[in-house]
Amino acid sequence: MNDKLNRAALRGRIRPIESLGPAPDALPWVDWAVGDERLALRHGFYDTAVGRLLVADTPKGVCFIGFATAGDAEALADLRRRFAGQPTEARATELQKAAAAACEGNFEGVIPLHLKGTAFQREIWLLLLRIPVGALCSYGALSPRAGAARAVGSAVGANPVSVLVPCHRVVRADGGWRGYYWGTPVKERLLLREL
DNA sequence: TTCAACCATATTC
DNA sequence: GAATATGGTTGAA
Repeated sequence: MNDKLNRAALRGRIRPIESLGPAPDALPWVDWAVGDERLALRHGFYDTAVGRLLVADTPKGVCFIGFATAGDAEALADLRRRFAGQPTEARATELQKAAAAACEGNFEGVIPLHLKGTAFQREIWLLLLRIPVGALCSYGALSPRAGAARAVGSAVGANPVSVLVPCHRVVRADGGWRGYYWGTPVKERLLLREL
């Protein structure tokens, strides 16, 4: 179906959960706390090698990275949907720039993240961070309980920082990669850069 | 290719 | 609370 990504090749790169990197000793992000919805939410658009990005951050860290594939207005609508009721302000910050650079692989260092999610979602995101560059995982392999692959898909899809938490390194058990929040072409581009 | 289960949320009574 | 709809799935028919 696609001439660039080969399904059989992708399937061959799928790694079992045991071969992932070690779990980080410290939580690599700041959990969303009660009252954080009153924090200033600043956002800006960035054109990068992986596509046009909408990046948002709070004083605590980057809280959202999304692709503006469907247009800036749509991306903003998505941001407001995730942070309903929170005032947003169009203002570029150094942190946003650093995050955008990191998405291209042009940033050395740690980007502070500020993530909002349920316990289950955070558990999955933590697993995603352990998938090394060039390796893939299937939804089923990531699920803490057998048969929870569907739920993993939902949790991965809810990931607010699309590229920094490598949600694109998860594919179907048969090697298929169709189905991606920001569109299949985006996922293809991200994977082609890494494989 | 199609279909029926499986699991965690969000939404809506 | 309970019912329902909806996913970035899976495995079998």
